[in-house]
Amino acid sequence: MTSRPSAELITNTAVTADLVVLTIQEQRLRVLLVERSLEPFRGQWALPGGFVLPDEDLAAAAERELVEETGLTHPARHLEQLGTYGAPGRDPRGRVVTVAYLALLADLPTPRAGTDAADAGWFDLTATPELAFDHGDILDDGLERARAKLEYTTLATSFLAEEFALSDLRAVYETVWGGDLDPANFRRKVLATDGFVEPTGLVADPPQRGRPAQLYRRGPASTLAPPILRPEGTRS
Amino acid sequence: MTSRPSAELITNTAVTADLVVLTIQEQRLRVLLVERSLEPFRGQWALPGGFVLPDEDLAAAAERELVEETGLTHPARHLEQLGTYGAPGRDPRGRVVTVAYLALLADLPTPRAGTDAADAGWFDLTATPELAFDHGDILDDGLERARAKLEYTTLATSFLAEEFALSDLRAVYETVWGGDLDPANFRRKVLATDGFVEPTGLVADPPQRGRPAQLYRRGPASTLAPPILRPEGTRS
DNA sequence: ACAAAAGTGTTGCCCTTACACCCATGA
DNA sequence: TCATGGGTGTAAGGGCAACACTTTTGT
Repeated sequence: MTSRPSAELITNTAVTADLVVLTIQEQRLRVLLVERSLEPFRGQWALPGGFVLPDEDLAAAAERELVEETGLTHPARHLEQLGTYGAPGRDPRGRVVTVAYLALLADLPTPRAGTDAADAGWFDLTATPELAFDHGDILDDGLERARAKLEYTTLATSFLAEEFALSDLRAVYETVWGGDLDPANFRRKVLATDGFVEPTGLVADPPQRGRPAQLYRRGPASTLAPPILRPEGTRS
Repeated sequence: MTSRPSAELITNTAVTADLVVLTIQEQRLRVLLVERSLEPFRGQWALPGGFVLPDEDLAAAAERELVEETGLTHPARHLEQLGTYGAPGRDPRGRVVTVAYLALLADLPTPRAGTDAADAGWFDLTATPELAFDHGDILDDGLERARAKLEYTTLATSFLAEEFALSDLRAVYETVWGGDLDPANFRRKVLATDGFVEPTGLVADPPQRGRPAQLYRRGPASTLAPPILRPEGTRS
């Protein structure tokens, strides 16, 4: 930033914003992928994303791509910068640096869309196809970040709808980490963590069997606080 | 990444790598700043950094700038990507996206240098000048990251020389967080943390007064592990 | 002998874990 | 009334903070 004054020395580079969009469907962690309709890597699956516009902020570009690609109007439950990838050979078209973002979404009934991608869909993380560019690495980093952040933040609520039972919240942890958590201890821990959830006073619809649960909504702790319990041996 | 095929749509952007370089001198956390010798912000202090070269990886650019700016030949004790800043108006010359890196260094006797910066120097973090561009924000983020990472990694050793006493390591935490730590409990915690430090068998030079300490070196845990103790109320 | 820093022991408290138990509902 | 999941109680164990105490050095 301080050196190399002459404009000729400035490296002209394309900047893209790519997204690792995670959600939980049917007790499985899933990622949003799109099929490329153009070269390079035509026909191959990739992370959704696109070029940052000339006067657009990076986060705004990520949010825009997220809406375009998913059709979601609601703002993403959680969107954070994941990292920037700029190895010289990562895009055969030339120097392209991508700023990757991590998005966590509730499983709302808006699964797909598609502007210029041939197709789009949710993929089980245990069965993702080979990805274009270095998107495989980016996905791995995103997953690792998501798993880690559940541990010391209240982000797990980002995977849930407005109102949820504590068992829904527990299911998020169990899905992302694998393994079971003790319902009793989980409840105490969450309720003891300031700003994690707050009661709505409502009660869930009558379940198939068993006692209906109290409903909660997200608390004011956006991403702070030192909450959760993680069973031994679930640390990747 | 998937859309906007036509090359004309690609936003041409300059990419820089800027560095938040932290070290500890005289029980104070200090940051390396350079004085800009050119417009824009000529004469103002800024983070060290510069343009990423056409065929250079981002991390390589950061490392190169670090060497150029500090004259250090040793590889940085720790260098990690901090985040990417690309608000449209952040550089008056045009669209410049900067990838910021965080470096932690031991206080080796190589304080300054200067390739194309007018001057360079270490600044006490309680008394930093107004910085050029959005470098003030970047510095804040770097500081926050450094403080947080000491808590759940073994990175504190990055601030120390090859061999150090446990009291030196404790001083790092006390400096970065403020406040005192119990020497007895600190020792136990560090020694109980697998891969944090390993004994050299050597003993420190006779101090002015008091019993000389055993010397240790960094253990194999590069940045993992869940170590340290943080006194209540030191969380910014 | 004394001061000062390194290093060890010990105790009480709190948080977590594990699991027994009660509650509310549909069938 | 039984099965099922929601929710409360509680006792044992581990880890940590606090602090007393011992060791090793220079002066």
